[in-house]
This record gives sequence, C-alpha cells and structure tokens, in this order.
Amino acid sequence: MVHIELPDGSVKELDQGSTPLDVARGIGEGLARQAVAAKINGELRDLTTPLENDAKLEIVTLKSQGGLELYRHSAAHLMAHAVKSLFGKEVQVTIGPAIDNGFYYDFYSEEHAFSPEEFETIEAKMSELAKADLPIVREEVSATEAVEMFRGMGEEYKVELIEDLGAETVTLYRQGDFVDLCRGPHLPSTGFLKAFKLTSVAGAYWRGDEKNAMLQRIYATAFPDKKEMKKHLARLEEARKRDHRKLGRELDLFSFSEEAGAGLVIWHPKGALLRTIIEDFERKEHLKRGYDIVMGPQILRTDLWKTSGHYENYRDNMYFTEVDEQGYGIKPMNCLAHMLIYKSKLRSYRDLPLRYFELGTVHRHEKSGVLHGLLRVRGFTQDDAHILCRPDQIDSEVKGVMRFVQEVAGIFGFEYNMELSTRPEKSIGSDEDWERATSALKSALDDSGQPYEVNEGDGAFYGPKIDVKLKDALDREWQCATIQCDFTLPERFELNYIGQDGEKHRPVMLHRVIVGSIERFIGVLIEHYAGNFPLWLSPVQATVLNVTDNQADYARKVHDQLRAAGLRVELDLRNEKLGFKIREAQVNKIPYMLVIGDREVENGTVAPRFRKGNNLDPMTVDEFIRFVQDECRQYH
RNA sequence: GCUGGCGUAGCUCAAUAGGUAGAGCAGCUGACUUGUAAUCAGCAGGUUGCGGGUUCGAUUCCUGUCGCCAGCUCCA
Repeated sequence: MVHIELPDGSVKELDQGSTPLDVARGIGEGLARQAVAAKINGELRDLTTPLENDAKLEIVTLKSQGGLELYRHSAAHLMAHAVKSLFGKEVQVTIGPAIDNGFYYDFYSEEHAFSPEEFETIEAKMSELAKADLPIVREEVSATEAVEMFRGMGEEYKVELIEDLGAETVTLYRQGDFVDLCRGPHLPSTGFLKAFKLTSVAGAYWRGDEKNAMLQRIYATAFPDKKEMKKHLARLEEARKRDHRKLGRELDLFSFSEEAGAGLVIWHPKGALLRTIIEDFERKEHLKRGYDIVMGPQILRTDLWKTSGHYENYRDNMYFTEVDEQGYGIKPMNCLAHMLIYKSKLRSYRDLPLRYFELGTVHRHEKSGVLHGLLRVRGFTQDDAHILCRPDQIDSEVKGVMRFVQEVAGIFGFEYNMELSTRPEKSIGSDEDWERATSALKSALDDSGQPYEVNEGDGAFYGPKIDVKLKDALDREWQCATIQCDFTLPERFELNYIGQDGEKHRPVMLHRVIVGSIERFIGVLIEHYAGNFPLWLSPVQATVLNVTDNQADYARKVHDQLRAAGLRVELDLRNEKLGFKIREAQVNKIPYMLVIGDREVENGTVAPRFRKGNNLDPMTVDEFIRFVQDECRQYH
C-alpha cells in the first residue's frame, strides 16, 4: 500500500503501482477526463506513472499551470509524427518545444523544403493521428540502445542529443509507429489534441549556433479547443492592424526608400512633428533632472575610434569616410564627444556627477536580415547620456536613472520587463569594480519594486547593465532603456578628477538611455496606442470642418485662432459632405473634429466631436483651447 | 549574414498553361452646397523593383542584384 497526499491535505491509500490516473478516477470521472498529467512531489510526470512510494500528488489538467505547455509539447510530437509519416527518411527530426501560444518543431532535410502550401496536408495527417487516439507510451532504455535505434532510423540529430546527454538511460515516448527522445511528460494519448494550426516555416540554426546546419522550423499554434484557438488567431489579426509599418504609412508619418538605403527612416511632416514633440519632452525632462545638454559632431577622426576601442571591436558595424587623406568614422555611439567635453578642463570631485545629455544621431551597419521598420534601423537618434561620477555616487546615480525610466514608462503607460546582465567570461576591470557596479544595479532593481530577470554572464565586456524591454503589438520584446556601467572608457581616455586629497582619481562612467532609440520608441508607441496618440502627442490635435462653403470664413478664423494659441490644427474646407470629412478625420485618428455649421457661426462656437465617436456640447473657441490645454496637462 | 517566401498604378489587390496588364480606393476635372464614418459622373495613371540570359515573343521561365516579410544568429 502507498499513501498519497492530495493538495487539500486528504490522504488516499492505494495499491502499490497504482497510477495518478487511478487517483483521479477515485476522485471523480470528470477529473479523470480532464487530467493530462500529475505532479508527484512537485515534479511533473505522466498520468500513467506507477506510484511506488508515499507521495504528494496533484492532478494536472489543461487549466492548471504547466498543463497547457504539456499539451503543446505533445502537439509538437504529433506534428513530428505527421511529418515523419508523410516524408519518411527524407526528413530528420530534432527538437520541438512548447512556446507561448503554441509550439515549433525543427526538422532537417537535404531534399525537402517545407512550404506553407503543405501545411494543410500536414494538419490533415495530424488530425488523422489524433483521431486514432494513439496511446502515448513512456519507455526507459539504455543510452546505447537508444543510440543504436535512432542511428538505425537515420536520425543523426537524436543520436547527437543522446550522446551529449551523457546519461546511462534515456526516456522515449512512443505513439503508434513514431518514437521520439523526450524527457516528457506527455498527454496520455493523441486523442487529447483537439485544435492546432501550422502558422509559418522559417530557418533556425541547429542548437542556435550560426556555425551549425540550418534547420527548418515549423511554427504552429495549439489550444485545448477550437474556439480558443480561433480567438487567438483573431487577436493576432487585430495585432497586425496595429503594425507600426502599416500605420506609419496610413497616417503619413514616415517611409523608407530603396533609393535612399535600407534601414534609413524618412520622416514626413506628421512623423517629424511627433518626433519633435517627444524630443522637446526629453529635453525638458532631462533639464529638470540635472542633466546638461551637449552636442557632438556626426563624424570623428578614425584615430579617436581607435583610442576608444570601437575601431578594434566594432568597425564592421561602422561607416567610414575619407577626405584629404584623413579618415573619419561616422559615429555609432555618442560617448566620444562627451569624453572630450569632460577632458576639456581639469575636474574637481566637487563637479561630479556630470550628466551629459545628447539627442545623438548614430549610424550602425546592422546586418540586412535584422532590419525591421522603425524597430531596428541603421540610422537613429538616442536619448543618450553619460554620467561621470565618483565611485561612491554610482548607487544614487543608478537609482536616479531607474526612477527616470519608470516615470517615463508611466507617462506613456507602458508595461516593461527588466533584465540584469552580469559579468561575462571575457571582461576587463577589477573584481572590486564589477562587484560595486553590479550591486549598485541590483540594488536599484530591487528598489524599483518590479520583478526582473538576471542574465548571468550576459553583460558587456566593459561592465554590467540593466536592460528595459517593451513589447510590440505581437508581443515581441525590444530593448529600449538601458543602464550600463563602463570601466574602459574612463581608462582609455585617461579621465580623472582631483579628489579631496588633492590626488588624481578615475571617475566611473554610466551610459544610459531612457527611451533608447527615438525611432524604435516611436515604433513601439504607434503599436501601443494603435495610432490613437493621446492629445499631447498627436501631430494633429484637431481639424476644423465646415458644413458648407457658407461657413468658410468663420472656420478659417477659428483655425487661425487655435493655431495662434499653439494648438496643432488643420482646416478642411473641401466641398464635401460633412460625413465624408468626418470619416477621413476619423481614419486619420485625429482626436478632435470641430464641426462648424450655421448654428456655430451664429453662436460663435465650435461643435467638437471626439474620435471615439461621441460629441461634446458646443463651446466657444476659448473654451475649447482651455479644454485641450487641460487634457494635455494630464499626461505630463 | 543565414533559411524560406515575396516584389504588378500612390495604397490594397487581380491577371497571364510565355502572346507587352485590370479593379477598388487615392489623384485630377466637372456637377452637387451638403449637420457627424464614404454624393455622382468623367479623365488620367504601370518599361510588372533593377540588370543579364533563354525565347519569334518574358510581367510570367532561369540567373544576378536591390528591397520587403517571417524566423534564426547578432544587437557595442
């Protein structure tokens, strides 16, 4: 007999060798039907695992934590099964994990290239195998046996995996004539899989290393039922409508030109205005926080990039030019000029910290395949600052930056993820430096009250860093804010300050950006608001619409008055029906439409309509101006 | 950079078993003077991304190149 303790504290007595499925049945048929796995002493296991000893047991259903992931993992096996039965030895299987909203499986094939046209065929095969409700059976075999078996099947990648595992025994999962190396656990049978759909195929390197073979990765989505999957696909469809590349064109904000070059943004009037509003906001917020605005040149002599170490490490990503036999590098970062400003005179410990802020435009030759709308470009402007401080000031400076980041995220209503990256294997600087800097970053993160991830060994070679990531419409993460400690530049540029003791000391440098690249930030912003910018950001805040030509003069007067008051306003006097003009303003996501008909002319008012569709009571122009100013004040 | 896919009018898309392209919206012209998401009519608009090849003939097939999309790798 074994004693099994359930989550509610009750204890069941069962025959040795009973399974969690037996336990579920004992509790109720309903639970047994929904059960997909079990947590035995906290470990996720198959429902058919024999219970040999006393244990704590929790039945896992599709609704419980980990249940859905397991479901998707089994769906990945189902897809591999389908692909193998369709393509046989032409295709080798590798690995296939569950991911957010679905799963993928990586295949290797020399002969066959998967295309989306085949998705239906593969899905049909999957459905067929699911309908057959094949039991998914766990087997434990010796590693040598497994190697022999997979080698016999021509599955070289599986052989490599087993050999690298270095374990004595491995587990296999078998469903029908398909067998895969897998730790599991899995669903009891293929019949549990109800809703799945292949979504895309793309290349992926074996083991994520570009030196390895390129595999073919098929992405798919999977849900416990069709309705939920449909909902997910509809959400994706909605997200695509928020794509900043699409909205950027539709709202006439920016464009790219093949003639100008890939990854180089061309800002149209409305986009440039939006950007200007954000830049003005940045300057104001930085001045408030004790930063000095500085400006450096676009190109600096190549020698200086050699001094900084950029030439040695990053020249492949830099653009160079030569005039009069003098080489120049187009700046990929803004720090050099800031170093020169620091060095322009003798500094005292009393001067520190110095905070140099620059809306610095940089150019980096990013690999062609990584460019992505505004989110990854080759020319962009950073809200960049370099803080030079004494070692004892690191802590408070980092915390100040952290607060700044959080305040800005709050103003724009962003949720964000934070990561701390620590010392990599290849690094410079003393243990003491690293310790001090890392603990300053960590303490700022702890103080922030937000959860964060630690990426051990993921820091830059010159110092640890905090990254803040924002998500785009499709939940892809993009790094925006970052705080990095740097031990090399003060060293390489021989920066120093005179301390209280009259001796020279080396300052510490922090690189930091708040929104990061303005381009990227605007890209994320567009998707975040779906193009419906809050009033204070809207490049066009209101448009004045006359009903007929009769009100043209008054409409012009209203427009001029609003413009004089500093509102960003347009005038639409076209000879069109009101409905037509409203629609157009609506499509352009202009916050307020000011309708002017005979009534308004007579009363000296405007009739505002909000882009959400609701109308406000008619008001005078002055009232509307105050109304807009009040609304803008709410945001910052 | 890599793998796969794609590139037709300003935008969204159609067409061709190889026989030099068509629609809606936008634009222009005219009529209509209009009250909260599309008034009607007419006109105009493309060396089918660019270069080379095969062919009597290429937008269609092949090849190179540029760009875009998805993902991978990268992101100081």
